[in-house]
Amino acid sequence: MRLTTKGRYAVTAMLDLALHEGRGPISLADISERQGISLSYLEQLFAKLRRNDLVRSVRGPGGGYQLSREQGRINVAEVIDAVNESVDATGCHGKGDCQSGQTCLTHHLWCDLSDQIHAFLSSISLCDLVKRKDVQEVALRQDRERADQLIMSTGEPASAERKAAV
Amino acid sequence: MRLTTKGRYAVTAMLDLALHEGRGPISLADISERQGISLSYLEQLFAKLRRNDLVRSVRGPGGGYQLSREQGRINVAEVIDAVNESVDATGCHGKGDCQSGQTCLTHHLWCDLSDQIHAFLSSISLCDLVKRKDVQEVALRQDRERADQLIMSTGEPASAERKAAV
DNA sequence: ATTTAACCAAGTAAAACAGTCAGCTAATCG
DNA sequence: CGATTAGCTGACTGTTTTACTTGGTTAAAT
Ligand code: FES
Ligand code: FES
Repeated sequence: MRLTTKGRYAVTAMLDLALHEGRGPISLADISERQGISLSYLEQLFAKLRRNDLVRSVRGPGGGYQLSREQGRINVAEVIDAVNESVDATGCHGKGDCQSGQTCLTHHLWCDLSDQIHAFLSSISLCDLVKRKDVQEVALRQDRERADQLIMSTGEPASAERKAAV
Repeated sequence: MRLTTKGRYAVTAMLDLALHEGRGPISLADISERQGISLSYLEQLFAKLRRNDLVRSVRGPGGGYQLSREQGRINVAEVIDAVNESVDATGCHGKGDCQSGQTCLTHHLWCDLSDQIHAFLSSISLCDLVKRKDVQEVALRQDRERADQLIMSTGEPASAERKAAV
């Protein structure tokens, strides 16, 4: 089992999609800036998310990605599963044969742990996360920062002063 | 977070130690044979386990390792912690600064997950595992196989016939 | 003195991670 | 039409980790 930035990025990106849902597709460039994830890396992750029917894509200008299902029907476990192999803690993928074909001493423990983790992560939907206060606070900060970035990039003189003040 | 054979080996080896406790120290060679883990790799893992005060070593002939505490006072989480870095699912080690110094969108989710996993694994002691029926069955099989190996290695002629019969 | 088994340092092949780079295709807009 | 946007794809790269192996040294028992 492994949970690295790969799985964390995937969930973060999906949550970003959920938070900004409603006004058409979201481009990966937007997610990249807001969440601080490399654009090319996001493309790789979204290829997998798309293959697993978690998102739909729209090409061309104004295009981007949308959730393929409603937020309440996408849970964290399946997002991680889509990019990682799985949230499986066993070394035998549940088969009970990791010690040269036979069950190892700790097989049942890892099965229990896997069940535990899977139950926890699959009980949390994107909708649940969107409703959380801590998530909303971070999202608000990110949106504010993104707005500032856009003002600066369009060459607004006031933005330089605002930055100096900080 | 990662849970690979490293952590699994460590727990398996500690459980082997717990199962065969009572008749003096257990050599790594014994554990290696019973659990099918490379001896040199075990040495590396036990160096860490010893540094974390989970085992005591006895050198010389008849030497080996013993649990440094009673079985009920050693839990699975600390064994994994000793060889791995930790069972931490966050990218910031709980600090909340993985997005260039600021809290990322999913930080709290990974904190919750970490708590969940830690609570589960730290609630299970070696003593609990030893008592489990599935563990006892595997241990019985392994001890039987080990006995057969010893008979064969001492050149008992009957062992060849026994193997042929299987 | 020899054997046993812990202890230690270094190296290694293979895999995974976290990207980058270069180029392609589909849709929109002026 | 052509330029731009943004999704899509494949290959490639540096770094880290994994799961070992090799080759020793040291302490204790026989
Ligand atoms: S983890 Fe399933 S048999 Fe070892
Ligand atoms: S995981 Fe803690 S801030 Fe991102």
